Amino acid sequence: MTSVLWQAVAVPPARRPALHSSVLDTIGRQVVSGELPPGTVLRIDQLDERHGVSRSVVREAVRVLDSMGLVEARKRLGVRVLPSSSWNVFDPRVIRWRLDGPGREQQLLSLGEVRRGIEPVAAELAAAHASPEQCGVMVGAVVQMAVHAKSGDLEAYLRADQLFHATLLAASGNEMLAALGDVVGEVLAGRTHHDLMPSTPNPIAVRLHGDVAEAVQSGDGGAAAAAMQAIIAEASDALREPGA
Amino acid sequence: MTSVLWQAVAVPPARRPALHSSVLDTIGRQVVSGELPPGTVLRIDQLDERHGVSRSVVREAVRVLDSMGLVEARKRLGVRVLPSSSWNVFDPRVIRWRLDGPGREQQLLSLGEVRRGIEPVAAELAAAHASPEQCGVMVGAVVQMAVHAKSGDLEAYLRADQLFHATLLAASGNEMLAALGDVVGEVLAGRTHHDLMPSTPNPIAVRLHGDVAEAVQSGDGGAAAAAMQAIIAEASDALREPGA
DNA sequence: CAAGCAAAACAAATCAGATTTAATATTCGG
DNA sequence: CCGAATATTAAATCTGATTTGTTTTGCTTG
Repeated sequence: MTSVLWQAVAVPPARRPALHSSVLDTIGRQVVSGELPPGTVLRIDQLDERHGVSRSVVREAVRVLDSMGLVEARKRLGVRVLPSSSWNVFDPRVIRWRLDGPGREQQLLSLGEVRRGIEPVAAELAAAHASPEQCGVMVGAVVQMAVHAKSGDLEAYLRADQLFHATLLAASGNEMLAALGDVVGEVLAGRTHHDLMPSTPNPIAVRLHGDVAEAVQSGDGGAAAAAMQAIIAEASDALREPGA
Repeated sequence: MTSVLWQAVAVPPARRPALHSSVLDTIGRQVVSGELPPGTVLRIDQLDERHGVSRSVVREAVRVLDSMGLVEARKRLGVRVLPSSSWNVFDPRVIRWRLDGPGREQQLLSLGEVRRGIEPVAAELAAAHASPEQCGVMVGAVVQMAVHAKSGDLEAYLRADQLFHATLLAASGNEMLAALGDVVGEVLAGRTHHDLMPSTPNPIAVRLHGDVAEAVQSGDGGAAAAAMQAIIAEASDALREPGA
């Protein structure tokens, strides 16, 4: 899982993360968090001073923010912060910034709804396109889920769950669905960490994952989609009855 | 419909489209089309010369391409073109470039699969969130579809169809689904223009759109989702039997 | 000859200053 | 009061210099 979602946060071996990307990250978070509300106008030379860098660095950061729909640079005016309606809400960095800010709940909700539509289709497609290796990974992930469900290791259970879903999306053979592997992983993590989640994963959920893997392996798209739909329905139920 | 998809192509009142965005567009298309295959290395000063602009302009364009995952700038090496597996495939410009290039078929297929998952969920959500105005727009669009289906004006039919689906996605209240309004419109246009499409739209399709609008208006999410699913199934059938 | 280390070379990254351009505000003439 | 000419503003572009991180080269040493 080459987690693009973490590119701005990850800290490889003490490697300094380029000035421009640090400025980009700072301003981006300010916009997404609402600290810089829509309509706010910034000036380039005001920004270099505040960040202690040269104009070209700020300029490139602003350019990227512009390309993400977060700001708009107009002559004579300055750099204007845009309302969320014009953001590229599928940009991995925008998603990351939203998840890290006050909009986290809303972002998880939106992602969950997208996931609800996307995953059954992905399961159906995977039944037609999954490679033996991918099937193996998915079956292995289900085994891990079963093991950690019994041992009560929620973190390990989550990792296996994420691996299962990311592999399934990749196996769909659709690059757009595959690109959503990371965000679906975020949804799963969000449920485990933040929201109410049974301290012991539901054994039925594990069985349903096995059903998906089996259906995919045998090439039965309809069954794969149905089982995936059941997984999602089970998850909604689990949220409603946290004590179960 | 604020068509972000067209931002690089649209030509407002003779307004020169900024040097940097022209360079961005040119290089972006070359990468996406495969004219610049993955692994190709470019040098900044080679690019200024080729495009007749200054380094700063090229630099900013490269930064944006980098942020889209199309290229990667490394010291000592240059600017390396990345494989499609690292592209931000949900970026509106990447989608547009793919639609305009040799990957058009593949892009339409992928978008169609995404749409298949997304729209039933959007219909269900719209039943809970749609405003009276949005319901009015959708009903009006259905009327237009019926009119133009009989008159045989495929272009006008397409426009009403696009309006219907974009409004539905917006009415879902989910900003990520709403952001897909443009690309769903592209899928519809792609079917009308390129692929095989009955010269007279199927009356059943129009009725199903009416069913969706009605279900949304009455707040019946399940019925809305089912009707939308039927629309998509009908569309697949229409593709398989073009003569009907 | 092989391994390890220092130096050179390379291209991007950053900085700094000047000039150009487009949009807005202001002023002036009617 | 209105429209055209003008001034102003800040981004856009250009240019050259400097810095930094990587890679290769070449030298030294065992």
